[in-house]
Amino acid sequence: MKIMIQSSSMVPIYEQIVEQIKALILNGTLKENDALPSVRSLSKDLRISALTVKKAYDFLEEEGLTVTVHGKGTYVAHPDSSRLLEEYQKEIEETLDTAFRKGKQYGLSREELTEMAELILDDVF
Amino acid sequence: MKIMIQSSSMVPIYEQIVEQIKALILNGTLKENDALPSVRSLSKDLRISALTVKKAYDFLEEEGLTVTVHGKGTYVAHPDSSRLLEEYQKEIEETLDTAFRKGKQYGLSREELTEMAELILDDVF
Amino acid sequence: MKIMIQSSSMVPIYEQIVEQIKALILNGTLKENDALPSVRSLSKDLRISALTVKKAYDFLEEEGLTVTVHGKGTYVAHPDSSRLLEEYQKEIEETLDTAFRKGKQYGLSREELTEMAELILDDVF
Amino acid sequence: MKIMIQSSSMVPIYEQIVEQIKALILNGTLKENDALPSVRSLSKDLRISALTVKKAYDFLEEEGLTVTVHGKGTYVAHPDSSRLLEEYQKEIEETLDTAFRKGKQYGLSREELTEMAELILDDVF
DNA sequence: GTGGTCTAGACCACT
DNA sequence: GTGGTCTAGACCACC
Repeated sequence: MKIMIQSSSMVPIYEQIVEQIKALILNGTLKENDALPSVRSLSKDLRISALTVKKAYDFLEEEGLTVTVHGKGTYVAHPDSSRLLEEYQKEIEETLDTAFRKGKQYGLSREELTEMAELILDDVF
Repeated sequence: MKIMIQSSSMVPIYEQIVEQIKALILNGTLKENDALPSVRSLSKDLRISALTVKKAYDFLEEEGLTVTVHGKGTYVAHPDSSRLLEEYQKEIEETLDTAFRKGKQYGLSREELTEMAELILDDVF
Repeated sequence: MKIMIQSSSMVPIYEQIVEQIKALILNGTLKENDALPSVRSLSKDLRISALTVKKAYDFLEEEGLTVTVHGKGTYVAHPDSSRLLEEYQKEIEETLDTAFRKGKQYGLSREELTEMAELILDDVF
Repeated sequence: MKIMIQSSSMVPIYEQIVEQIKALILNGTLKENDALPSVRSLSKDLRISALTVKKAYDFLEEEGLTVTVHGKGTYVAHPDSSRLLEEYQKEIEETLDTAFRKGKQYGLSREELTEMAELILDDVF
């Protein structure tokens, strides 16, 4: 579990944890029934409050990504992967949508935005 | 000045104002030396606190987009458009970057992301 | 806001708050757009931690019963009452179901259970 | 001994065991002096910790439903059935009471609640 | 050991 | 003033 926290960031710590575990589940690093690190151990590893970790785990459970068994631990839930992928796709689409709309609002042309997207993709992949 | 606020949104009100005035300046609706509405009148129009409008105007001035003349009002500053465009481009690039990286993290291929971007651009333009 | 907490109870404090505010909204005591007491004031009134109150408010928002506006407060949301009533009906039905099934398991007849229900209703109303 | 455990449930495992053995005694499946399965065999059957089974058996003994003979096993005690029935009746009455009170709190009429109870009884019997 | 709840107080962002 | 986040430590119930 190589989770990285940057407390300087403006995004809350618990959200950073949620995001990273989400990604680990989606890309297959964490598989169904795998155990997540215990609230206490992760909080100790990351040197943050146990409550903060628990809040992140609560979010994951709420979204149906994990199941928590009292006294035992937290485990990756049965994925229902098609539904999940749809959700994440929607999430990314929304981000792209706001970016492009903002670009249009600022007077950028469609061609300019396409080019920007290509350049960024070159950088990411 | 057709500024629209949606208090239900998660983005802070003052930021919504900043964004929209920024766009009006960049796309030429507001030109150099044009007067912005007074803090009081805008706050009355939008039915929000004058302090919130003031905060937005402070931001704009801080970024060099406007100048405030004590006792007179707030005016659009000399654009220095090349620098501004660069800034906004960087802002959009960052948004695209996080979106694409998240997509990659979730296991999407470069081709899938390119296609998504195209579809969204079709929608926006 | 006459909310009563009994810390001796085994049901968590935040859940007690959720239940009571739910009821106040459903029976019309709290109407759309009414403001809930602020997290701090309620926590002070009830002599409990502000975090506990916040947790309760988070639940209410999650269920769509309230909307929270940063820096302003928490308000009763647009009810969509038909959906809500259905949900609460289901909740009560489930409780009755477990009670009656347990009675059957213990060897009670349908008539005995009906009579018990009548007696309790006499007591409640 | 057809005891079924569902770890997904929110009710603790030991309580599920207690409930089911209680019912078996009350409805006569388990009679006075009948032996309960040993802690070890039951824990092996249900694939749970022996400590959990022990906790359930301790509860049963505490309530006077069973007696444990050191080195021999656990046996159904002398029922004292009238007292037991009363207890279970009280338990069910309390569940009904909370259900009906909640219904009243949510604005349901006595008639509506009576009807709900009838429908559920139709379903159970 | 595990998760579940709660506290008292802190700091920050928004209005 | 408001809500949003975080801490360090406590106590409990469950396995």
